[in-house]
Amino acid sequence: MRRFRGESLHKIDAKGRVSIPALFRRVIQACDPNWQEGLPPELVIVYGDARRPFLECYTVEAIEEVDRKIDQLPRGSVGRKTLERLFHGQSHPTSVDETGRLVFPAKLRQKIAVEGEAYFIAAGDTFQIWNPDSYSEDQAKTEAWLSDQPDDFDPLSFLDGGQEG
Amino acid sequence: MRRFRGESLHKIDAKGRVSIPALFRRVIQACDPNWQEGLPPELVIVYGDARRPFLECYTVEAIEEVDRKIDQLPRGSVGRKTLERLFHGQSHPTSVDETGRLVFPAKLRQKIAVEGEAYFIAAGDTFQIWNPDSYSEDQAKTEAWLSDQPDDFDPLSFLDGGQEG
DNA sequence: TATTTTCCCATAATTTACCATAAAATCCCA
DNA sequence: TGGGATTTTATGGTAAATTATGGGAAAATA
Repeated sequence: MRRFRGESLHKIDAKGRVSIPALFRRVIQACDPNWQEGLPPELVIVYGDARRPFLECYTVEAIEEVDRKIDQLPRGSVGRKTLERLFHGQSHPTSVDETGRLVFPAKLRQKIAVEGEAYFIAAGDTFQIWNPDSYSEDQAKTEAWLSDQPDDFDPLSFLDGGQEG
Repeated sequence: MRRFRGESLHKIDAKGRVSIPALFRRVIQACDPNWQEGLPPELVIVYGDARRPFLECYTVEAIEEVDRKIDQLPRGSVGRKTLERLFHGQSHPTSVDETGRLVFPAKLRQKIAVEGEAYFIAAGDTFQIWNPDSYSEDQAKTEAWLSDQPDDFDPLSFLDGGQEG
């Protein structure tokens, strides 16, 4: 299983340390091609884009795939510059320590306004870290949207050739 | 046999352990491409969608098919975001233990309000877990609907080009 | 040297692994 | 085909491992 799944809430201590959900740790390790016994598994936290109220965490494999795609864009193009800012500049490489935690620098904590607790949620080949309240809000919006749909609406209908963008 | 069939009722013990219907176990195992002697067969419980009063359990194959379809949706689209929440975030990967049980975390038990017993029912390539009472209610509704139909109504009529989706 | 960051140790709570048994289902052969 | 023998299920309990979290000492940085 090289895919994140699940969600959970964790305390952030005074030093900025947070436990990473145990299942996520396995994925992070499995997707770090450089990992070996004794080394800390690595990952990259992308915090860029001020519009997003969460941090997006990439495994080494996932970020390398993004890097490869960026490399293929024409040098100097707007797209390339933007993506380089985002993924190369506004990102924070880090690793999972011996006890399954990572340290959240103050800058990142401010970025998403987390303090005592952080909410982790899987999103396929990445996972996100939210301020628990921001997440609830966002989730409430999603659910409101869902309940605005006809009674028999099934989100699964998105799966098959949804016409949507 | 790659399809669930049947229904049954099982006790949930103090630790949240429940036996999975024996026939379901075979399907779960057969549909886990990573399974081999000695390993526990895996499955994914999707609990997301607050509107549904049951948990939906996917085999590895079934969930991977969903994952593939999600991967094809445009990154950032409403549909993709919704489905990622549902299938990646609001889901619980787990496995069938040596004695044929799985552990039901407290969070999931609350979600569908099950306590001492859980009701299992097949639904094609997934199966559902219900609070026995909620299930009876739902079933009563279905039967009420059926008895409102004309005397000669046969559910099989849905099979052939019913106008419904 | 004051402050921040990293490393190492500690522990309570939770989760998982392992062992046990009674009831039910299936086998199997006279 | 009957019915004891064997296997499979459902369920319970305990031991062992893992997880989440905290605190202090050592190291690095400013």
